[in-house]
Amino acid sequence: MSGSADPAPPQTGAPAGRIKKRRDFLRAAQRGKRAARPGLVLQALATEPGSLRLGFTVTKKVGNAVVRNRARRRMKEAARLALPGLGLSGWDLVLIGRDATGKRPFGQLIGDLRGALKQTGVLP
RNA sequence: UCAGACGGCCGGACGGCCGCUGGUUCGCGAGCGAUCGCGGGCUGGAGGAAAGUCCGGGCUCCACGGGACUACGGUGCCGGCCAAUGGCCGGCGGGGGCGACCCCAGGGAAAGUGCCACAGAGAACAGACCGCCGCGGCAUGCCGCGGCAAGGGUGAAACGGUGGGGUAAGAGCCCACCGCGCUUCCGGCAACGGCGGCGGCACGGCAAACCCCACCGGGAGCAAGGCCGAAUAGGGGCGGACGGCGAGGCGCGGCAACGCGUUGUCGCAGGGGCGGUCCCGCCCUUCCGCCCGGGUUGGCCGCGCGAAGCCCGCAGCGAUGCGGGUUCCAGAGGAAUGGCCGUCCAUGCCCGGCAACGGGCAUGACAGAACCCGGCUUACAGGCCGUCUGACGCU
RNA sequence: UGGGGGAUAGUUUAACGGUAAAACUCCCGACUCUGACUCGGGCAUUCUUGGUUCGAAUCCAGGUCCCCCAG
Repeated sequence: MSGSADPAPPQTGAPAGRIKKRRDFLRAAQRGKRAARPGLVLQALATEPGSLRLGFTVTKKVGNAVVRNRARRRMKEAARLALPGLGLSGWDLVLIGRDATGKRPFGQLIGDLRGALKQTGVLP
């Protein structure tokens, strides 16, 4: 990150890890704050400072394996482009795919994510 | 040209920037080290069905000691191919189509049981409703007796079909052809086919009804299985205590037979377990203390050179086999292919134009590897190639 | 991964291989001044595609969806 010519991010938050355990997904769903947008649903759970973890999930109701994979990949890409530089720390964020996740214009999908982050209080 | 049949193939192309994941290599840092972390370079990265999980194998563990019985499941014309199959190829038989060609779970109904609604006289050891014929009676159209099963009618199906002879009317009663059954001979590895002879109709249909016959099938699955790895249970070792019978071992005594002591080493008995059952066989089977060791979660291996792909040649009608050359081609683990953009391609719509064409917009089938392989089945926008059939037109 | 079961009117359930039945709901009509009750009538691609059979909701095979069990 140091030698890169990219514009330096204004604040550096914690490096994003991955939520992999079913237990963690359920905890975020039960106790986290929730925000729905046309392109995705966000569940945000405050954890100890210094950690930032992302989870992506799509239920079988959305479609077959191709559709679900595409929805998850687009959410990952949206998170990759939108999150760095925001100085996030101390959160478990779960992004849930919906029917529209696969075909919504990508700019609007990023907008959905930003809006959901504000609604859940992750961003001011 | 139109309509159609069959076989094979493709499954958008090229490029830029930012990312993901495997391999490899270089640099820096940490560590005695295996190695780990960060950064960079190079490079690989979904399918014809990756799908459904319907068959068959490889691989791994268990049972691998057999056998019998019964049960269960599957397959079902013949021959061949394959590692194997319920797959494929080639035949045979049956059915459909003018044809190319397509479809068929296609063994057994004279082993047995069962079913065949409604209609119809009668539905499976046949039977006579309307009828037909003869004789008799009389009120010429009915009745009685007898013969018949061709015609009508019912039905999905009516106990051979068509034609002729024959007869009172009829009937395989007789004859020819067809069908059916049995059979000599011939062809074929066989299924089966052909010629001839005989029989004279006896043998309805349904086994994707029960069933019979023949053949096949050990169980489980990569969450298999292995290695590294903390507590409990279980396991192993050592020590001690208890013991239904017998054998053996050890110690002591004795020349020896033997006696005494000790011992969970073996067998029997009792209890329990191992497959659906039985026989046989195998395994386990008291308590206390100490020590060793030690599930799951996590990490690593299994984990991709294979019945492999491609290109030729030979053998074969073909499935396929053999030989030569060449290539290395995904390995994740909440699970890698995404985002943005450009050019082209295909399709549709709109605008301009007589047209060639130009411009704009939209769309890009079905679908994502999870141990691997061979088949089957199912889904699929659009397109390409080849062979063949029918009809029409022209020469 | 392995195994088992199911799909019938809007709903819940029936139906030896022979006309798809019942209850409730809904719709129409009658009765009533009106409503309820009651009475009469109506409402089916038997999940789907093929096959066997004279005939299939039923038997067989392929497909779709749902449920259950074991790990």
